[in-house]
Amino acid sequence: MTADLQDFLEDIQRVETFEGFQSATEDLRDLLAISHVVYHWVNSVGERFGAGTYSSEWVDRYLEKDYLRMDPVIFGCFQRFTPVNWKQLDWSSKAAKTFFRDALDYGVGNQGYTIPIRGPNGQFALFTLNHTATDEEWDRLISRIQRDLVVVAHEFNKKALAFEAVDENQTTPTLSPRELSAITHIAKGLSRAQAAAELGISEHTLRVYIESARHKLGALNTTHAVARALSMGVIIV
Amino acid sequence: MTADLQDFLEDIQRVETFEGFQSATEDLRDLLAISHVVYHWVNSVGERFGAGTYSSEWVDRYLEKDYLRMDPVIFGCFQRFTPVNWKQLDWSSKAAKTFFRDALDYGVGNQGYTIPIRGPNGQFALFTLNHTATDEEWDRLISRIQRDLVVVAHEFNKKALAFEAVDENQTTPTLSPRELSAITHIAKGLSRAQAAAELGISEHTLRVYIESARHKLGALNTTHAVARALSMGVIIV
DNA sequence: ATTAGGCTCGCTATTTATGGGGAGGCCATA
DNA sequence: TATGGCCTCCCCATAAATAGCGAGCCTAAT
Repeated sequence: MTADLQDFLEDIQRVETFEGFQSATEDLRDLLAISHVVYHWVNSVGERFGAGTYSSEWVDRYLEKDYLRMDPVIFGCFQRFTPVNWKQLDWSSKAAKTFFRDALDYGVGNQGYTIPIRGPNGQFALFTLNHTATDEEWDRLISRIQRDLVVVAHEFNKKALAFEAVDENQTTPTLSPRELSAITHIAKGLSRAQAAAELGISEHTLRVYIESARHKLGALNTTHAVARALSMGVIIV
Repeated sequence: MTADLQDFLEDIQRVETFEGFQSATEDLRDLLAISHVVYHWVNSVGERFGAGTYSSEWVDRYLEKDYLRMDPVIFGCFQRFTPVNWKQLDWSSKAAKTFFRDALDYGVGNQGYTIPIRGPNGQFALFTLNHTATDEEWDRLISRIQRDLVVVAHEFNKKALAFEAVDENQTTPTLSPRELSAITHIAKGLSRAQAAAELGISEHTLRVYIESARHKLGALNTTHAVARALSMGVIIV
């Protein structure tokens, strides 16, 4: 690891406030001499946490236009495990092209490298480096610091989680074994009757499990319960 | 990063077979001069993938006794983001104590350090170092190689995912904007009527979107469609 | 320019889910 | 031993989802 990134890692571990977190993104940007460094996450209920060097105009624009739903970076990272170079993504759709052009207009660089990070309870965060450069220049930079970035990204996420520690009070509900089986079968598309047959219990009993799981998950209906259980990582279908 | 770990990283990237993956765990164990190195995951359908240096007797015992359900390492890691030193975990329950004693009898060391790794579709993997040592010796080793381990763990996971790459052929269906909005609202727990009101369309129209999305997703019912959309990463709730 | 796909609405009928209520036994932990 | 959580079953009434039919308009791509 380069000495300056090593120092940066020490620094970020001492960060105590959101302002410190924000200026850490700026420090890293300056250290790497690139256009932008951004960390953000979207949690299950659509609440956001983020810091970075994008202009507030671009952030507002992004939210206003609901770009979250068409941003290839989000989609690409959501389906992968490995960091992704923006050039590798699918920018072929019209919406993606419009989005990219708009981003450039708002001062976002043409090159990007994003590391997806996943945490407990379905947390999903993105750590992005962005710059204006040729493919060659960018690839050279990335391949040089690739590995260090994984560690840096994780340090950012660790800090972010520490700030949201209040959230950890929302402990993931503990479902009983039967509740888990029941909701898993429902999530797989079985009807109540089928799921009950599968578990060898009466449909009424199954209903009790689903209802109870639903209450524990704070869900409005069965479909919502399945959605919450999935995005909280309580069940895996 | 120490030079030998650096070399090890180069090596693991050249691994092509499961046997190579397995011997990589052995190489790392020898390199660090510790008792065990283990990588394993449980995927979406409950299939397992794993490699490591635990004795097959212990692995069989673990599965037979269903220790997965009472292992504090699993529980602890599932709810955290950061790597965990086994000493920090809650071993107070009777089941946990029995489990720990049993593990020692099967040649598992008393010290452990486990890194949780999460991937797309709820993938959850664990990368573990294990050894017999005093707390001081162990803490010294861990704090020395802590950061490198994050990178190593991610390289292991990358390889493991590459072996399972067949799965990535499942092309994700493309939902239209309205279908996406509709199913997202349903996933948030709204009833059809509420979701329709939210989108400003008739309930019937909304129904058509849900049905159409359901067919594209190959789902048996609405709940199943939401589950599939979520785990395919088509929608984010 | 034709086609394919998306968006919008309506109707009817059947099946399924939901939201309450109550009740007994079993096991572990406090 | 008492409490709380889990597992199992039953009843009833209403609300909601499913499955099939048909039809029109608009936009984008071949």
